This record gives sequence, C-alpha cells and structure tokens, in this order.
Amino acid sequence: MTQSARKRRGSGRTTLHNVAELAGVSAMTVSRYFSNKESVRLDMQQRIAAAIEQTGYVRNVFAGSLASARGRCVGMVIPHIAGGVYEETIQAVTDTLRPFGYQLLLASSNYSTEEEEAAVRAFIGWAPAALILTGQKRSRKTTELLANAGVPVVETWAHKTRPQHIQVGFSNPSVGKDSTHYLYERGYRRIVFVHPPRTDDVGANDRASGYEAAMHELGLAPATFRPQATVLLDAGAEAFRTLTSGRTPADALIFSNDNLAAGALLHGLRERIAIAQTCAVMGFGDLSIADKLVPSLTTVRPPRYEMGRIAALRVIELLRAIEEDAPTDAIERDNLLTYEIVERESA
Amino acid sequence: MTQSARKRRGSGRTTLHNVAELAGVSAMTVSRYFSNKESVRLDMQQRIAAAIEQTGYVRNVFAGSLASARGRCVGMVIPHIAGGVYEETIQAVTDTLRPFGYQLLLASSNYSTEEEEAAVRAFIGWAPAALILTGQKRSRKTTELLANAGVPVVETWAHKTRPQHIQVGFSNPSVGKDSTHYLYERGYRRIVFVHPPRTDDVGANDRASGYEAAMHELGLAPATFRPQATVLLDAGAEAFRTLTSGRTPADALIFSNDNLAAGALLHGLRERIAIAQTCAVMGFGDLSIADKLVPSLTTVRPPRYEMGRIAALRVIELLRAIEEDAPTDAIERDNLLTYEIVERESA
DNA sequence: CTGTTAGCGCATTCAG
DNA sequence: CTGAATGCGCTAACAG
Repeated sequence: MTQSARKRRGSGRTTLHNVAELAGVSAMTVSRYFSNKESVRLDMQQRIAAAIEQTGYVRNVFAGSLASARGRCVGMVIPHIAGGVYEETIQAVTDTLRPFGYQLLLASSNYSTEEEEAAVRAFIGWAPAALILTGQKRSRKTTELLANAGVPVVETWAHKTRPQHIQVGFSNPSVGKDSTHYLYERGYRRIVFVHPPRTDDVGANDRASGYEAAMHELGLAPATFRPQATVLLDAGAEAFRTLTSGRTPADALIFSNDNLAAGALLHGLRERIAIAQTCAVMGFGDLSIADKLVPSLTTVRPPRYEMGRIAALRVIELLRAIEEDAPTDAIERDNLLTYEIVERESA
Repeated sequence: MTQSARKRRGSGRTTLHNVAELAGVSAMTVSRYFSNKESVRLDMQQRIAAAIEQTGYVRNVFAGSLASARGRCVGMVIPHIAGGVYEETIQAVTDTLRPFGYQLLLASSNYSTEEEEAAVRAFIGWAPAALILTGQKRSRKTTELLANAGVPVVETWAHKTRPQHIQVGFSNPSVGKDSTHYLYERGYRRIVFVHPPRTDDVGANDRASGYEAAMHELGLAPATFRPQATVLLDAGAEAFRTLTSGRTPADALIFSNDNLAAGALLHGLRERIAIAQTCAVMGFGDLSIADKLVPSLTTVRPPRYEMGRIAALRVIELLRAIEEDAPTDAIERDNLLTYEIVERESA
C-alpha cells in the first residue's frame, strides 16, 4: 500500500487516461483522435466520442503545449482596446484563427512602448505560435525579446520600407499625401493637418509627414495643429474652433482620425455653422458613424478587417510551413493593402 | 554515450535550470524568486536577477500551470467585441487583473449560446483560474461544462433574482421602468419601446419587460417596435420614421441602446426635423457620442467600468480565499450596482 | 532559507 | 493502425 497517501496535486479533472480507460483504448489513441480523427478506426472513434461526451472531457491545453513545446495560441498587441479602430481587425483575426484551433491572446499597449514590452514578455511565457503586433515603435528590449524567443512575428497596421517581420498594412504617408491632393484638386489651399492629442500615435505621425511632403510638392506651406483636449470629440471641436478663426483661417482640415473629425462636425451642428461652406473636413478611419453625420464625413477607409484576415492567414501559412519543415520563402512577407478615399459631403 | 542522440524535443528556449545554473543556485530557488522575491536571500536575489537579465528568461506559463494545476489566466466571454459597449468593462478587467499577474482570455459569443458554449469549452482547456461571463442565456450544456470543470464563475452585466454564480450587474427591468417613469413625469404618454433588430439581446428584452410593467402600472398601453434594418444606426432611423408618422404618432421613444437612438437623432438632423419638439428620445448606454449629438441624448449610464472592476475584484478575492483555504462566504455574491439617468436635451 | 524528489497531463518517439 | 516508454519545464511536498 505505498500509494495510499494521496498527494495534494492534480486538478481532479477528467484526464485523457480516464477517457481512454472508459473507452477501453490507450491514452495515445485518444490523443490521436483529437489531433486527427481519421487516424483511428471508426469503431474506436465512436467509443472515444461516447467517453468524451459522457465525461465532459476537455483537453488540458497546458499539458499538450508543454509536451509539444508549441502553444496553441496567438498573441496580439494593439495600441488601444477602446475607440473602435481595432475592433474589426481583432474580429478578423479571431474569425480566421478559430477554425485552426488557435486562441487569441489580446493585450493593449496603450500606445506605450513599455507596456508593449510588458505584453510581449507576458506573451512569450505562453509560448505563442506567433505574435501579431501593430505598427508602433518598439523598444530595443522588445526586439531582443522577440529574437530571443524565436517566435514568428507579423506586424500589421504598418508598412515599413525595411520590415523586420512579415508585415500587413497600408502606407500611412500615402494616406496623408492622397488626402492632401484630394483637397488640392477641389480648390482648397490653406489645408491644415490636425494631430491627435497624443504625440505617440505613429500612424498619425506618418500621415502627417505624408501631408507635409505633399504640401511642399504643391508649393504650399504645411501647418499642423495639436489640440490640448484629451477626449477626441472635444479635441476635434477645439481644433475646428481654433483653426477657422483668426486672420488667415484654414479652408480645409485633415483630421488624423474620424473621432476628431466627428467632434468638429458635431461642434458645427451645435453652433449652427455650415461646415462645408466654412471649411472642408476630412477624416481617417471610416468609422460607422462617418456616413451618418451631418454633413456626412469624407474620409479614408483603411482595410481594417482585411488586415486582420491577411495577418492571421500569414500566421497560419507560416506555422504550417514550419510544421512541415517546408521553406517559408513562398509566404508573402510584404503585404501592402489599399485604402480608399470615401467622398462624402464634408469635403 | 547514451545521451548523444539529441531528441527533437523542447523549445530550445532558456529554462529555469539554465538560469539557476548561471546564478549558481537550485532551480527551486529561482522558482521561489518568481513567486515571492522576499523568500530568498538578498544576495541570491541579485544573482538570480542578473542571470534572468542576461538570458532574457521568461517563465514558461504552461509548465507552471501544469505543475500547479492552476492556469494564470481568466477567461471572459462577451456578446460582441465591436460596438463599444463592452470596451470599458474589458479594460477594467484587464486593469484590475494585471497587477495580480493574470492574463485575460477573451472570446465573443456573437450573442449566440452555441458560440458561448464553444468559447467556454475552449477556455476550460486553459484551466482558467476563473471565468467571467456576461448575462446572456446559457445552454444547459454550458452549465454542465462549468459545473464539471469546477471553475469559479462571475457573471456580469446581469442581475438575476436567483443567481447561480457571483453576479455583478444592474437591473435591466428597473432601467426600463425608470426610463418610462422619467418620460411620464415629463408629460409624455404615447411612449414606445424600440427593440434592437436582434431578438436575442437578453438585456434589451429585460428592459422592455420593465417598460411594459411600468406602462401597465401607469394605466397606459405599452407598444414596442422592432426595426428590420440590421445596422443599428439605420435601424434607429427606421424606428423614428415609422413611429412618428401614422395616425397616432408616438410622443416619446425609449431606444434599447444608444446606437439606435443616435441613428434616430442623426436621421432627424439630416431631415431637419426638430426632434425634441416632435418626439422625445431616450437611449441606453451613454456612449461617448451621446452628449455630442444634437440634440444631446438623454440616456441611462450603466456602470460599465465599475462592473468590470468589481467582477475582477471578486475573482481575485475568490481565488485568494480558495488558495488560503479560507471560507468564501465573506465574498459578496450579489453585487447590484446602480445606473444613472443622464438628463440632456432629447427628452 | 534552501535543496531534493516526484509528478502534473499530454505528445513525441519508436516498436509492434 | 495501435501501444509503451519517456520527458516537456516547472512547482508541491517534504527534508534539511
């Protein structure tokens, strides 16, 4: 009776062995059943299925991942959960990953490289099959961490000229440039770019630099404005108020995002200012409210869902290639997606 | 030379043993360092810290969780990622859990009990320390699964009279009732409740039943409307158009959420209808746009952040109690939070 | 305060 | 197609 003293270990939950015993097969066969049903004989499949049903067995992810050294999860770091910007991308990643059995681990960096580093560090402990990062600046430490862990990385919402990882994104500078040209062609000349309150939104900064480049090309003087208000809707109103008054008011505003632009339009409504006649307004994002505003908002629609979908697809392809020891050259590393200027009433 | 054949196992990453070796201590000491720094001598702490720094070691969550049979994660199932309704709650849960080292696993059920069941099943495999569910209906299977796994559950965005689990929420029927009384006191009598397009939003249905009860108490005939349009902003516009025309137009509308109400207000703006004079509009949610609309939206503010914070706190308390083998009676199981009617211009 | 021993539940490996 | 042995990396339990 050496086994009588029950050690206080184990979760007490049903294990693979319990199921195997009940089904009258070995644990290994049940394990195979989970990874590939077809690899076990039909009658065993049925007995195993019955045993699983009866016990309510759920595979312990930890044990499996530990044994195979591959976590069945994908980590994703986005700048901010709230705001509606990344929702569709998250949804797309979830949708695309789910059929392959990967769980999404989500973290938000709050636009901070330190928090991003913390999130990446936390994720690495989960031995994720891959990480999806959004196109922010990265701390050197984060880069080291990533290299050290050897986790495949896909960057999205980014398009760099010398990418370190697979990237899926669109060109923010081009958005800035195209928006500027769009307004120029419609006769606007005193075009001002409105920054978000926070200075560390890299995408916004890139759009601003595209704007500045375009203005120079066109022989115009670029001018930017950064509101004080931190709530985006208020910040947009502040920008509109400030930039349409004074001696040389702007005749067109490029807002770095739709929330800012919406703030401007709603401010105009409240103050009974005829926006379109006073000053053209352009946004970025094409949030769902954009076409409902009065006037409806002319804006740029980034491929939000598509970025998530492609990013997840590349992850799947990459993992499959690694698994099959196939070359990863066939995987498109530079995925440049297109955005679209949506012409409406505000510009 | 029995060890010479390198098995193709292991991740190749730095392990606890590597760190221990480098620091000249045992693996156990390093393990203790992670769970409680103070429990190892100061000089060892420093040597260990140096070794960790040098190797870029990150603890393997799987191995730890497997050994201790406790996953360092908390699963959360919400009805829908997009829409802005649950953002703050998610953020609150993340914020509250982070200091305790728990990772949030997020899944969306898309308002479907089957998808919820799938999510719960997936989560259970992660041996989560706890699950946070939102107050939807649950399939019997899900309930079984939960009972079987023995995972502590906290329900939020719900307040049932006979809760099975710890619950953190507010009373949806009361919201419906109070909104009705609010309008009644202001002289409105032909009050109609506008449902969301989807029939399975339990919270909305509960608010509707509160509305109906209140109308009966007040001796008025309740009337509800469910739009055809699936996009919420459009559905709101449709409801407003339909209900303010005809022989006995409504004089006040209670929308089951702010997105619907916003659709009505934006429709009014576009059609140049003076909303407040035509028909009062009330929403639910107090989304950030509510006070920026014209007219600004009278609505009900649920304790979005607070629900997440309290839910996560209860989880922490519960886990601590379980860990210390303390009684869990001291933990408040029925957390009824308050909402607030926010009076603005639209009603 | 520190080390030793054993095993968490599964998948890999190899042998039938 | 199936089974037995082995160990993934860590921590609980116990002994010093």
